[in-house]
Amino acid sequence: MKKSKYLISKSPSELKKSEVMDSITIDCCIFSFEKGEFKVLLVQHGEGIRKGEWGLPGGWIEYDEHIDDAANRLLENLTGLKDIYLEQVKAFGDPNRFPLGRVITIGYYALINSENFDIKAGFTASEAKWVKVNEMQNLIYDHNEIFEASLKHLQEKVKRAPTGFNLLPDKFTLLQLMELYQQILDIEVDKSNFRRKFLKMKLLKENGDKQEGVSHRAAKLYSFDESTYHQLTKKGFNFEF
Amino acid sequence: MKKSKYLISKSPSELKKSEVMDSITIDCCIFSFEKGEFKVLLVQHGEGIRKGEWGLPGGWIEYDEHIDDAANRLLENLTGLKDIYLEQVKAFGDPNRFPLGRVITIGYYALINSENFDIKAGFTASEAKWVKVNEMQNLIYDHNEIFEASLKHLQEKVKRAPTGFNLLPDKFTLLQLMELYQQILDIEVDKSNFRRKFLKMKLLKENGDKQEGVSHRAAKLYSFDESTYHQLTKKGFNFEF
DNA sequence: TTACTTATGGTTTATTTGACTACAAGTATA
DNA sequence: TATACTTGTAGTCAAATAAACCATAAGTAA
Repeated sequence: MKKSKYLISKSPSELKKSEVMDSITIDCCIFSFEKGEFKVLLVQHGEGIRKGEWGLPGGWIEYDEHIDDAANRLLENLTGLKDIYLEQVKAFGDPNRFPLGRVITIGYYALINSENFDIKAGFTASEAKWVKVNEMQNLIYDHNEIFEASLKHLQEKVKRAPTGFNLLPDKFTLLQLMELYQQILDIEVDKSNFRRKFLKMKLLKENGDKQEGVSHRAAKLYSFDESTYHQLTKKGFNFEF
Repeated sequence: MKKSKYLISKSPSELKKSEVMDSITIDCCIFSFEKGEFKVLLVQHGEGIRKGEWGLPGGWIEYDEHIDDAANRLLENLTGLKDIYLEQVKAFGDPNRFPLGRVITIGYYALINSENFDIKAGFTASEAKWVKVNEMQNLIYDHNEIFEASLKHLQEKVKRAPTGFNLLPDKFTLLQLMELYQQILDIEVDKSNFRRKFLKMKLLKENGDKQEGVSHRAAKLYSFDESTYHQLTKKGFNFEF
């Protein structure tokens, strides 16, 4: 019941007028990167004529709530996690984007480290699934457009600020990081050059730990040093390949 | 009368419900670059308790109108120009941003070549003015925040796509272009290096024309070659200094 | 012991930057 | 007419960076 409020399945007229904004919603691309696969969370609509179709999770905005807070609330309800990395993409305002009335939606994307949580907490398997970013299917309403814009926004962001770390566990290897960049940006990079370039930035600190349980030479584990980032980089960083 | 609709001075409840969205507006940073000065257009609010204060031009969205079309309509009414370069920045959704009710606004910025038009067309001198971007004053509501976000968005854009040309006349000198970049990005660059770097991109074509009426050696005039841009650059261009 | 896999560290060359210098082509002025 | 002055344009040179490689290390598996 509570959950279904955060899927676009109920029209705002079913809710008390004063509770939520009646012509604006939030939709959110939740990205994750697990076992080398870059994915997005889709949810299935439970009601109405588009029942069974897949889309991005979304929700309404309460009348006295900041839109960023609405997006955070949506995320916490979906994942059980607080303090998720969240960024607004833009507003989507085609008058025909939503068939039941004029509703403008504000697109967000979130980056989560899926080690920490179980998406099943709020959903049954048939209600939510992760799909690979490069194998996106047809989505409901204008959600493909929202997804594309979110991905593009993330791609730009990741080149100028150390954003990708939000998709990795606290400790990671350089090759995991490289794999992440390759998948987000849809490029191939040279292992050795990636290594050199990233280490030169001094954003990573090693603490002597190594990978465990791998059947080959164990790689060093690094973690992202946010403090040096804020010191070093007034001018943002540039990460083009 | 018609004009005042595009200043935020009338509450939506004064308009028929079916005409416009009642909790979403548009606000727009209109940038220009004239005689080497990078400026933004401000308008003065004509009614209400904040009468006399300055802000960004804004307007309501009609019920069956795309938000981008609403922004274009606003621009055309303000400037008399069609086909202005326009880009959405993001939505601003602090519940307290607008004192008379919950109104979310969508920020846009426009780039105009002020050679072509006279802002006085729609305004008296006391109703609108251009201010230098680096001398911005306090604005009404959250308009300083919208302005800052717009400027930042433009700064990023200008580094990865040949966007700045929209602020220049069809034909311009390399030093005008350089001055433009310096002002938008708030940096200083070396004349000779700028020249080399920009010409190497092959985005500019010369047609033999030169400056006229200047009291020093006349510079070559260039124009932006959009077709080669689209050919060359799948990967966007990189213009860092 | 050998093959295999991934990690990590270097080398080499071409390209790009950044800081400068020099000169060209005009106008202003004395 | 000569000289200074202003902006435009071209080139130099050293340092930094990027791209394409190669070599070796450190481990597992057979």
